[in-house]
Amino acid sequence: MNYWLIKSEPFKYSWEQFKKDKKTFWDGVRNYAARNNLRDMKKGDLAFFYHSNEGVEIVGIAKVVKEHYQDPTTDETAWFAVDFAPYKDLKKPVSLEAIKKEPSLEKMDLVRLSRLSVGKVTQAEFDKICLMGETTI
DNA sequence: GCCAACGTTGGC
DNA sequence: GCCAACGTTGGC
Repeated sequence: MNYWLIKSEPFKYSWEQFKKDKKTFWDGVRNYAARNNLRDMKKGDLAFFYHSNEGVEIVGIAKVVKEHYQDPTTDETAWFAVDFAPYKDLKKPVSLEAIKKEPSLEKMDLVRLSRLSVGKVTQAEFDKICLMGETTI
């Protein structure tokens, strides 16, 4: 089991919309580091859903329901899409500010590589954020 | 709206 | 294969 973090601007695609849709596919990634993370996701893996620009906080947890396949928005075979379903709301959203204040989380991809749209999350980081979000899996 | 960080591109 | 220029992302 691996853990991830996916970013979305709520303006484009929010957690609320995601819950309504019940399922979405993550496409349009055009960055090799993010692409590699998509490629490494396995069915059943969990990913934090992060709102960038507005909110700037982790609002929920999504689950990988379909592993990577050819990104339907391009003919280039280099790019992948992954399907997610909503898994759980965070009882309390965890803000970037709170994450930055927490020494055990300062090495997160989210903090170090702020521009990366799909980042890795370690087991320890995952547990810690669930705790901060008052959410149990 | 500004700016820092970083990835990508292209000239040499 | 280096590196400057440029574009994009995202926090503030």
